[in-house]
Amino acid sequence: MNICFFISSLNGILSTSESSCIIYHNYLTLLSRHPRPDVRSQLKFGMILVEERYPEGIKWKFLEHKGPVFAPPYEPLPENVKFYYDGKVMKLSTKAEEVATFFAKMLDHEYTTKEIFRKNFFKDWRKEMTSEEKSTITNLSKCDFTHMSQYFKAQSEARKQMSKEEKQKIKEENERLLKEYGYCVMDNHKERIANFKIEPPGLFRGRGNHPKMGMLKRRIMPEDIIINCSKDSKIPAPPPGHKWKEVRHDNKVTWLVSWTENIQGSIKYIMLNPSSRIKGEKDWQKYETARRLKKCVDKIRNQYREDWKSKEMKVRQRAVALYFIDKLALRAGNEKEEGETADTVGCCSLRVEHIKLHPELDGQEYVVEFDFLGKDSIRYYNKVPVEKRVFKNLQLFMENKQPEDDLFDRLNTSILNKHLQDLMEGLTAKVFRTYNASITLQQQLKELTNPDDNIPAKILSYNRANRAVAILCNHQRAPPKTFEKSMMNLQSKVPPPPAQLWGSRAPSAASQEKAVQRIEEQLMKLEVQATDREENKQIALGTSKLNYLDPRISVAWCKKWGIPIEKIYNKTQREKFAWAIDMAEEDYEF
DNA sequence: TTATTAACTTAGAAGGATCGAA
DNA sequence: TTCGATCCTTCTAAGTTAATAA
Repeated sequence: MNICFFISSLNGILSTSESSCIIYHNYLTLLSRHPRPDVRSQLKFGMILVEERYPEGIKWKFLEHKGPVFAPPYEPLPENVKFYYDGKVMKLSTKAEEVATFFAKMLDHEYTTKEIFRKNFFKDWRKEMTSEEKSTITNLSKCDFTHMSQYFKAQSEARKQMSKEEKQKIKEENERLLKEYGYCVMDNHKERIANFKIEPPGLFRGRGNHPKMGMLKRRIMPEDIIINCSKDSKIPAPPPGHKWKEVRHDNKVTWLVSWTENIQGSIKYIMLNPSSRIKGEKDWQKYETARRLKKCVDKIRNQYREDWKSKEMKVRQRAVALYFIDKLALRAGNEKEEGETADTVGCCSLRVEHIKLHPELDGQEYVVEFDFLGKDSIRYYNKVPVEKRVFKNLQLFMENKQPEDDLFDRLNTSILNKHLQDLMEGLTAKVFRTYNASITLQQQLKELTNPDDNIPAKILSYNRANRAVAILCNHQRAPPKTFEKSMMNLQSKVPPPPAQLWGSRAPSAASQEKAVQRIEEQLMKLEVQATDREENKQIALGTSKLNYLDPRISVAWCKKWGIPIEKIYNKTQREKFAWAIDMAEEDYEF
């Protein structure tokens, strides 16, 4: 039986689409557990247990797991690996040595040359030293970690050179760990846990210019851990001689384990894998909200255009900010505590120094030049022609302000999101990113797919559509380390000119022409490949694929053009998007 | 109204695994 | 068959949002 028919026939009885999703997940679980692949045709209503919908805020009824896996204990260095201070060998206490190894392992990274990193590291390292060590080791520059560093390099080299059997043994051990700790039972489903291993101690590496880089991330102990599971489940046992900080039974949250991290004092969680029911349903819901925005986005756009003329400054700022969020897919931009994190901004937290106004630039009128660091300290640089009213408003917002003043001084994310909530239930700033990403993919696929193309050419079109979205969302990556070299390699493939090829021989005119033609084709292919790679140099496609693009658009496109879904989604992605792969037909419209 | 915090999604780097061209 | 390029997975930092406290 076709799943869509199956669901819609049940919908008649159950009436809400939310129920269909729950049923659908039960159905998938049933399918995945059934030993026979043809079970689908044998499904009957009676075989499916319909779970009633949970009341508002309830996430589960039963939750059982084995608790987290802790980082392996510290193994002291062999006696022959030395640390030198001021040119002299020095034997460190175990605690001080452990922290020293964190630094030694990063010696090749440019982090260890940064002043803030070194200062933070040294301060925290000293806290781990004995009083004698503290009085001796007073200057980081006099510390010589190179022998330790060489030792770790040799270790990792040795790991690479391990025999097949040894590697196999490690693999099996990992699988055993995964089998034992990597799954939980949530209600009637056995689910994969995302991060069941506790983060090991080490040196904090923030992104960009982070004031806390180099600080010591301390080792997490069972006494730091809060366990969340249901009362009637088998409660995980703490390691021998230890106890948990707390065991609670809160079914209004989805996490299994939590602890407080010591760098920012924020809470970290162990949660389920994206393939789980609880994550899948939330993901599906996210795209349904974006589809509701599609229905009213015209009205909302007209509204904010009207608001550009408002008498109230707050309303004007809100309307211009919303225009940026909609048109440029900017993030909301919460305020951040100064000195605690890198200085990055989003829409609402833009400062005057982040934009330049050009009444005219390169033949275009009213151009706004953006230049700021966004999430993860990724630079956003863009020159955008805007409507005259927006431009005039920006001039107004910037009047009598210093570069470091807020551009939208009457606005914050809370005000903006409250307004959005009034425009549409469930609407927040980030829904615009989801909506614009997904609608762009759908429209680009329509535009770029050539029915006569073969499969590789169609996939190229898909990647181009994906790239358009990644550019919109400013998803960047560091150019691959080998990029320049691999471009050179491509260059070296360029065939020599025909004259050289022939040397002194004199081939017939016909064969000359053929050869020239062949070389031209070869050149063209190389050129396309080069452009493609050049365009992709700094663009990351994965983030939008995983977080912004309604997977049903891609599934429908694959079905329509007979592209195997494996060409678009790898195994992990297919697991995450299982709901969409089975749900969407070729005529699916976002 | 503002500040704080909990819970959850989104993000790029790094390193390991796999692939394909020479 | 090797080695570099690319793909995939893991890791954990850094956002958003809504609820709660002050």
